[in-house]
Amino acid sequence: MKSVIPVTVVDIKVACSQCNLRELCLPFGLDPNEIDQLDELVGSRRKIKRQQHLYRSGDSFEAIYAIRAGSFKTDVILEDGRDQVTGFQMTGEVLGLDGISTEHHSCNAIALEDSEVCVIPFTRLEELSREVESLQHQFHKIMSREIVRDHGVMMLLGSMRAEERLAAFLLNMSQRFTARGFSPSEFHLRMTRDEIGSYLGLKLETVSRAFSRFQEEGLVAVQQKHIRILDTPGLKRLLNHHAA
Amino acid sequence: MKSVIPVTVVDIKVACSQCNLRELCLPFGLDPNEIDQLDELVGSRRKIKRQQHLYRSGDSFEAIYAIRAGSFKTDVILEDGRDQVTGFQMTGEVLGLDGISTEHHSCNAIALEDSEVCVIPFTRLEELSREVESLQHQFHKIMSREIVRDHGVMMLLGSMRAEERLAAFLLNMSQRFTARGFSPSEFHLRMTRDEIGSYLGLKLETVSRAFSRFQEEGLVAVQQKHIRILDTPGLKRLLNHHAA
DNA sequence: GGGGCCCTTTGATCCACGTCAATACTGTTT
DNA sequence: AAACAGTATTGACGTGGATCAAAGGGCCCC
Repeated sequence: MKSVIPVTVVDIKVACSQCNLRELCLPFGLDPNEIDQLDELVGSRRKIKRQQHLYRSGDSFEAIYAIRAGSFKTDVILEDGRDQVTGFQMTGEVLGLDGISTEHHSCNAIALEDSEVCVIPFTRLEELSREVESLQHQFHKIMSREIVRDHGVMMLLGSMRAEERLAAFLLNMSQRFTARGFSPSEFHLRMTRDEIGSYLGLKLETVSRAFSRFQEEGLVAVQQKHIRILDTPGLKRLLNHHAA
Repeated sequence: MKSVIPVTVVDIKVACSQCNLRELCLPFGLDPNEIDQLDELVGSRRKIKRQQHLYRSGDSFEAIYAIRAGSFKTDVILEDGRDQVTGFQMTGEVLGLDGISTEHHSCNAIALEDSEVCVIPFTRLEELSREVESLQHQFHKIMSREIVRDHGVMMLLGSMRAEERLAAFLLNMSQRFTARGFSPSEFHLRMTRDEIGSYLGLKLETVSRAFSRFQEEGLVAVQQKHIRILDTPGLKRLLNHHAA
């Protein structure tokens, strides 16, 4: 079927100024004129199919990526094959910051579903952020946020028990879905039990058992990847009321 | 006793340009003129006694800190009292990046020995890094390095066994001492077994036992906090030759 | 719309590390 | 030089989560 509306590449391109994710992403805090400058910088968009790599560990670092649609995981792989999921990323979040330090990426970024990213050439971002103070500051905040987030994961991996880890994970997902205008209590996980387990430092069986236990206790309703949180305070209690 | 040599504050102040840590720290990659500009920005130095806080979680964020002498740990504390050491920092490394994201620090920084830091007011650092490209880039690299380092710790906490974790820790310490001109094979740890354990997600007894085991196997000679690495390849083998 | 494969769940057993406890060492204070 | 407090080592025992195993379910691709 032919489209009656002529569509050009320019039409398809969604500018930062029009993007409904701008409050979560790099444009946050910029005025309209500054956003236009950022728009010029965002060279292209790239579609990544489910299970495909956005970049691989070792790839030379050229750009960072803002997620426009879909979601990703990042992981690190050891020589002996063991791997560790280091994070799950949703729309509006930025990928690739790991590459700045050595000019090469140090982890893999893999799409959990068909996704689309905005490619932000890093040299040009540094140029522009030398001119636009608010962009510079927002970029620094985004990097810092990643550091803080990682500390939270270290806390989780280093001193929490299995059910606490999963509760923290679910509450974190809920909060991030909420920030994107979705339901805080009902969502669809894009990752497998194995990937959740790798992220949380647990085996997939342990993740599955913890889900079942939460279900028995009436905290959540689980149906495969579909999650309904029934008792948010109950989950929060799991986190804090653990005598040291 | 009176000093015969007149000493002014200016004399005491050690400029970045004179600092033997500049290759590890913020000045890396700057030309002499740029280093002078950075020097002006580094307002003051601060001495922190052993066990004292450089900053606490919740403190408002004003500056980042470069370690001139001594060493620190950072930790995160949960409401129920559990805490997690998120890192150990040595001379030339930068502390406080966690505070950028919310304008408040999100962890505690505590001196492991009597130490001294250079205070770098953050607003002024952002100003100068808008003018000095090489400073901007070095700062971004430092933040990115922290992210990469954290991913390494997540790998360690999420998928390594106790002895692998300790081996990785010792090799990391060795490498960092080497970068500072100290012996790669013989050094003094500033932190307790409990702090190492917290960092590695292990109990202090497990850390102690792993040390003893390494000693039995001739990998290291341990005498309390004094460590002599006898078989570096052996320690490395512990890390990689673990069938998944 | 059917077939195959991956994902998930659940059970039984095992083991690495945690817990509890006692003792020894070390550096610091008086 | 003695006393102390914090730190470290070592042993005995318990347990949370890993491992091994098997069956069921759902989703994706053809």
